[in-house]
Amino acid sequence: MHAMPTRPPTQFELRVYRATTKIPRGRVTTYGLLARHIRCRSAQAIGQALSRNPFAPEVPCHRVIASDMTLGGFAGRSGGKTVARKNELLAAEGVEFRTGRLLDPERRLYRF
DNA sequence: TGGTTGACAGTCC
DNA sequence: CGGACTGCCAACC
Repeated sequence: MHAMPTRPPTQFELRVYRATTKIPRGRVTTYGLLARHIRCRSAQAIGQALSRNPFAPEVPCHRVIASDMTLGGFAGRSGGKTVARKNELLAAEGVEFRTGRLLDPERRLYRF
């Protein structure tokens, strides 16, 4: 494994990470809601920043899911084993998914 | 359900 | 600097 030379987080990424730390344990928010909170019009840009989160899981990017209540991506990918890991981290906080969807969104969704 | 279109940060010419 | 391209997305057909 060759560790590619990395890059320090940009100001934008730090803003995203700071907002992410505000999500309480046991709750989740969406890429879009997080974007709105920091006044960014691109939810995808949020996903990009989180995909490079060097502070996971201290900066709990696993608590950010898609607007359709599916898991979204994790660790730089959109599917497979990495997403299973995201699911685990959430399950450990009591956040559960059935058939790919968040259970009890009314209680679990954090709206800032 | 699925395709299209909008938005935008970061990367690489 | 400019433009093309990609990406843990999302609103709207």
